[in-house]
Amino acid sequence: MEKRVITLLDIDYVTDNIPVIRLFGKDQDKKPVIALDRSFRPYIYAVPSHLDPCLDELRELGFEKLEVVNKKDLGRPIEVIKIVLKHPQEVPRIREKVKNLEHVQEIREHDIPFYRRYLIDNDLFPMSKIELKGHKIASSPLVASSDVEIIELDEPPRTIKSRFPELEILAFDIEVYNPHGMPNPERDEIIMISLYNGREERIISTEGRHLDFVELVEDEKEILEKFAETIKNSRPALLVGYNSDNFDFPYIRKRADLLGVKLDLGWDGSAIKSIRRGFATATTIRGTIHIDLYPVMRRYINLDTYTLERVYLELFGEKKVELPGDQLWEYWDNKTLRDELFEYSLGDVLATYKIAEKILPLNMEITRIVGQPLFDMTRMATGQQVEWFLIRKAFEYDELVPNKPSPSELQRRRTQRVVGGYVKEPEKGLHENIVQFDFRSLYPSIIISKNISPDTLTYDFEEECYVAPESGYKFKKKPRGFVPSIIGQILDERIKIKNRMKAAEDPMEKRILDVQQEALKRLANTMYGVYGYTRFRWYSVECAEAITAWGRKYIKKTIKEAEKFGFHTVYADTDGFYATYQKK
DNA sequence: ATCACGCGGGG
DNA sequence: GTGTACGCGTGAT
Repeated sequence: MEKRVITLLDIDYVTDNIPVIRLFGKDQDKKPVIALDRSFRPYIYAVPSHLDPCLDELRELGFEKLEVVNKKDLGRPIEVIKIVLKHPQEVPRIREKVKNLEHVQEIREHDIPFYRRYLIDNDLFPMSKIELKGHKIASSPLVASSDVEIIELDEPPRTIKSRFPELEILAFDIEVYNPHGMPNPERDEIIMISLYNGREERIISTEGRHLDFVELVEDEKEILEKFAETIKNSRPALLVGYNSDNFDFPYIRKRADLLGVKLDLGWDGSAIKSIRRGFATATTIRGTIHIDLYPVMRRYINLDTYTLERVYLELFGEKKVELPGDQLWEYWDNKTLRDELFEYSLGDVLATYKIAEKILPLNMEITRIVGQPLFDMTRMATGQQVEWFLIRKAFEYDELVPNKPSPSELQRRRTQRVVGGYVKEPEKGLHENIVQFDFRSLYPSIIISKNISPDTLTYDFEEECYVAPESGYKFKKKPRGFVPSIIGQILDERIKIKNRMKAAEDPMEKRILDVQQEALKRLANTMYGVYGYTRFRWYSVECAEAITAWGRKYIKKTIKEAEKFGFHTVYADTDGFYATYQKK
């Protein structure tokens, strides 16, 4: 048996009679490692209406392992039956059977993807270091590539407290010959693929032999082969594109298909795969984390358009070389213009790299807090990120995770409207000597101080409660609610990090801590909004309503108080206001 | 007023 | 894949 430490990058499972979890990571020397864990099994919970008859019913179905466990359901103690199954793929079938049993009230935690369950139950965090205990094997039918080290685990890994991992980014961008408007991969060929890894810029193309950054090849097929070779040789931790989920990768795939090029870029030798995620498609490369910066930027900043050019300008205040997209083919055909096309492509890949370098640290921190893969985190709405964070916390607190809303419940929720923050329309005119007031983390503070949580909401008369303005919703003072205690943890942790940041002398250390506190701040601030997010498992219109009502009360009260001192409010919104001061 | 539809980014 | 996830503006009805 040997011990190894890797940075956990990616995770999935495959089937070898039983489900086998595969952990993809890199060791200290940046060498790729795949660890196999055969010990984990899926499970769901059944909430019995009557315990013993329910157990009998379940035993009749022939489950190998049934276990009565004590959990909490929104704070209330509850006995549930844990049903351990053989394979994740039997869950959908089994859960229908179990759900319809006479003595089963409902089933819970039946829709948690297997790899996510594994990360949560074993307290593992992607983008963190983990210690592997197992033995190296020469080859495995579950890994069809020869350059990656394979380890059979003897037990699940454990997380090691570690510094932020070093970024190892490869950015890429393709250009296409498109004389008929928007490119069509059935017809229009790829003319170049640009790559940048922070040190070396490279364009794989059939032209441009006089340019030192061009790697000249014979034809399009060879462009794709060289691209595949580059990725397989370096096995980068992060491969980054801009709109690459919807454009570059589907295009590359189609062209590779037509030309007979194998895109077996996965560490296990698997082909790249497009996975449908509702309305969107994402491309996965097993092991390497493919990140499309477009959806990341949409969540990160608020702009009216999210072109690479616009985003780059916003982040760096610099213009990027732009060419008219519908005329790129003319730049390719015209020898005197062609170099401009190469420069443009290089500009795009450099911009992509720089954006990644700037905003990925935050996403990596969020990954390290939420504990789900970076690939998923960069494609999740913030409400979903919070939800997965809470699902992990629920496991820690022995809380049963609420089910996702049914379609009818979703529809009902959509009709509910929550009144927002107080807004005083700005007074017209130019105001001088403006004073700004604002609350620090108003909503998170209200959630904590008023203990606002679905598990503290009560309609009983005798309990000691905080009573919300307007609606009169009541929240028990004790015990501390699930969500308030977690926001409390986040804010406490943030204060600790801020203090360490102040004490830190190394500027690198300071930067890392700053990103960590920023991630925690974002998470805390999102917590309020999710109560009103219709798909949220802990959705509560009452909580959302109460938070904004208290918010309105406090801002109005503060404005009134300020006016007593001679301030005149010219504009207010939610958690702050601007005022002029009349006296000297 | 209600609903179906299509768009975003990419070349 | 323990699936099948946005949110908004527009034009037609």
